[in-house]
Amino acid sequence: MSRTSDRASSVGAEVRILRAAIRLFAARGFQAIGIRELADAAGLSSAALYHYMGTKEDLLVRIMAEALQAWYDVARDACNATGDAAEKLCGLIRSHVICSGLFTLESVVIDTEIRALSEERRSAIIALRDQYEGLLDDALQLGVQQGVFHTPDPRLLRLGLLEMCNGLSRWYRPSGRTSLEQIADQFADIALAAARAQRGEHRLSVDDMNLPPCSLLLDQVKARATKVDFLMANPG
Amino acid sequence: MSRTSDRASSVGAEVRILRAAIRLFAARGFQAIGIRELADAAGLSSAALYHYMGTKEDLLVRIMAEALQAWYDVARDACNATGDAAEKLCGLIRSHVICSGLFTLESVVIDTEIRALSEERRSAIIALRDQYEGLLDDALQLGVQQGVFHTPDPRLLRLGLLEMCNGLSRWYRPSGRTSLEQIADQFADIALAAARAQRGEHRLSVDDMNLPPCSLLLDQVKARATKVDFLMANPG
Amino acid sequence: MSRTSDRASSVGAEVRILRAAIRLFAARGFQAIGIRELADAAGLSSAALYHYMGTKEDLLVRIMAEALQAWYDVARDACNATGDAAEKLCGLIRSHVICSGLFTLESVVIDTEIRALSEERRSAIIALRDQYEGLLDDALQLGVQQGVFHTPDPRLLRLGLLEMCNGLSRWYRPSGRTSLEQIADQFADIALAAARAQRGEHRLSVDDMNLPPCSLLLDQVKARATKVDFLMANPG
Amino acid sequence: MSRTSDRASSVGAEVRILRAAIRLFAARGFQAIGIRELADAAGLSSAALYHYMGTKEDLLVRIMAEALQAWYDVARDACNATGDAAEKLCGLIRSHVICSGLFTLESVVIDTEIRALSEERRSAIIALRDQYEGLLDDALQLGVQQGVFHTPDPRLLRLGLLEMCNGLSRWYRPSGRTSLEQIADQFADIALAAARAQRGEHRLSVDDMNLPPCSLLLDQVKARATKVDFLMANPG
DNA sequence: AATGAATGAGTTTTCATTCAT
DNA sequence: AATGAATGAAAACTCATTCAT
Repeated sequence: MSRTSDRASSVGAEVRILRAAIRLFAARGFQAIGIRELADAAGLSSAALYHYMGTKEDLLVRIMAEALQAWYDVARDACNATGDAAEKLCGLIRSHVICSGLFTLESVVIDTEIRALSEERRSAIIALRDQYEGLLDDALQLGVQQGVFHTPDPRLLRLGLLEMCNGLSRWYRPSGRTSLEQIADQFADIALAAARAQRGEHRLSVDDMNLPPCSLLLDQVKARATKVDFLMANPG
Repeated sequence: MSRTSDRASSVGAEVRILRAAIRLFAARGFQAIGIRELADAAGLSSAALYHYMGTKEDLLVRIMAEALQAWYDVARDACNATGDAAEKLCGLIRSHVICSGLFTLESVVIDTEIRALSEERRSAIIALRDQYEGLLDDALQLGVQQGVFHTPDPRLLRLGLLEMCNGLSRWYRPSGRTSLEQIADQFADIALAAARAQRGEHRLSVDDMNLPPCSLLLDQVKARATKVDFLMANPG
Repeated sequence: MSRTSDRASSVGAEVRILRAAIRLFAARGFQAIGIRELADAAGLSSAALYHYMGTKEDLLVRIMAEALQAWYDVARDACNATGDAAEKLCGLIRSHVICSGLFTLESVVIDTEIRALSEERRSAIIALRDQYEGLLDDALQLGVQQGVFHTPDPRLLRLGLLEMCNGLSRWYRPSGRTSLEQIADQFADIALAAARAQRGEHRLSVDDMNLPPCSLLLDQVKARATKVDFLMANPG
Repeated sequence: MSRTSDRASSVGAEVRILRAAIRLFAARGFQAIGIRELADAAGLSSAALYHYMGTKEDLLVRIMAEALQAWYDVARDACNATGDAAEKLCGLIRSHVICSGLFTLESVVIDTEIRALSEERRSAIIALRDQYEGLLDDALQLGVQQGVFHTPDPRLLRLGLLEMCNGLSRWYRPSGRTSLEQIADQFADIALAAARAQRGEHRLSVDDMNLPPCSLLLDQVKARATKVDFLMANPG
């Protein structure tokens, strides 16, 4: 609530740094942002930044790691909530869309700045990302085993769906016509269609699933995010 | 054929510069590449670069513009080849996949480096990109009008499909199990499913289309690419 | 005795600072040591340093001045103990070797970091050093007057001998084959030879002198050093 | 001749950089000299320095290595000129004094800035220095074998003599009373005395040696130095 | 056609030091 | 007595770019 204003020193310096970094890195890229500009945006001297963040790269790593971990937790919960592959798939797509949409900036940073990391840090972050993406892989394979998905190439499907969802952070604006919950459900439907999910002759849609309303998920993610405090740089 | 070797001065300096730039920009980002490194990779002195390319940004703009223009030409041909919306959709997805897969590096550059451009250059490139993406928009809307697509939100679908296809350049490797033609057709199928394309009760698949074989398209794109000479940095 | 362990807070903060400073300045140079590193090595916060030591330069000055003063006292005692120039010379060489060997680190700091001082502090320290070195000058001139030294250029000899002794702190290790007392006596012998000290036809050696055993001197210096408390950073 | 003036661009930029570096490093220490100051002293922009010198450390290494190599060549020639240990000793002391006196600044830099080098570079330079100092070791041991030196501990003597000679660069000024040739010969005499060099009952002095006049050596070193061009930063 | 030399403004990072607590 | 926070100035080094040759 009161978290929306950011400029001054009402919030801790560390949080201000992280928010400024996420915003600037997302907008113009890690490499393009100098620490002087970063410091200005956070309302500190450039030297003070080092008191909190260590290296510029440390800062980037922290942003990526915390977001990825938070999203993984959300996705895993969604996965564990059901044994049904179609429901797992919908849950994953939904939570990915919700996370990507609530935290567009973090998404963009993760998507585009992995290459800016040094070798070692990069592999650590990639491991986190793979762990996250692995959940989708598992769900698709399970669905094929369960005979509910009829896609010829689950791996290819996973890649396609992931990119489709990731792409959201590149175009989604909260002010748009379609609400985030609607997008989440439509993407879930697209995923089911793309996976050729059907039970008998009945083509599955998200309405067939036994899922809690999407708005509930959204509130959960928001609540969780507040704990990872700095994540709320962009209002939901 | 003889285009595979690149190092020496067997090919013109200009081509060598463009190839090196595409490769390096794609791998590590426009900002991260210094012109000295670029010059080294092209086998020239850093000063010589300016003789051929003008500014570093000029170089980036040229790479983007030439690729986008070439892909637009391909996509427009695919579109014009038929009046049927489903066939248009398949043709567009196919040609996009083919172009993205043949020219992964250019795709990555276009996808990630638009933000590196200055205001004016950026809007010019974005106009080109919108022109290209508009073709897909048109096809989807036509399909809805023709009553063959039954998607609730064509705009959202367009965004999803585009990102799915664009994502290809991030993971596709020619050495992979699935050939580019296969990917193209599977993605076309996914697109049809996602668009809920059906005629009467019959759900459309790519096999229902009256399309030339995908390999033909691939050859055409390759042939066309050779004219835009430098594009062949990466072997198909 | 119990002074050998240093890490924790068993000894006063001031002493810990001085010891850490001596060790670090000697090893890597005044300029190369940041106060944060210094604070870490002393087990304090960097801000706490200023409570005890004032400026970094203050600290350096204090180290130099206290050591130089202590060594001057030792050397003057050795000088005053006899009226014989040859014995004075031997006493000075001995005590210089003993001091340099017991306090290698302080020696190195004094030798190499004078240039790091600001104008005013530098001249004060140089005055102390000249006072100390003056004792040797006096002894040599006295010896020439007494007709016991036959060196053509006492000033040059003083310079040579001083550098020879000063150099000890650059190579001496307590673990070495030759004990510090042995080195002291051999250097005294070299000094006598270099000064061409002889009485009549008899070339003087350190054995001809009426001097207390060198080990006694070493004990005296050790005892005195304990008073200048912090000096015992390196074990004898 | 015309080499004494330095300021302007009459000499090449590279030489100007090296001269400025030697002068400044010697006067205030490697760490204390910023590249901006260095650039000013050389009459270039700080960026231009990197065009010529690579890293600041590269510059230091080059200065040290070229000087050490040149001096080693001189010393080895002096050593090879005779088979007599006493003459070798005198030759080495002489050439060391000459080199140290002609190139005081380089000497100081080598003496004091080895610790400023990174691990790898340091060991390379130390190897060069040890090679150089090894010549003196050999000569002393040879003298003991030949029964002409009667020192109890040649190793200790070597250390003492070396430091005595090295010290010269800390106090020698060409404007002083005693000429460099005179110092060289007196130090050679001191070395003989310290080594207790004698043949039968006859104590050897430098006058007993069959050596070319010292001024000849000085001219040779000067001539050789001009080839290592930049070394002539300080006039002889 | 091509380059070595040169630079001003920029980079990230560390410095010694102060001060409110 | 002791410290976390903060900073202006400076550190070494790189940048894209120009220009005389």
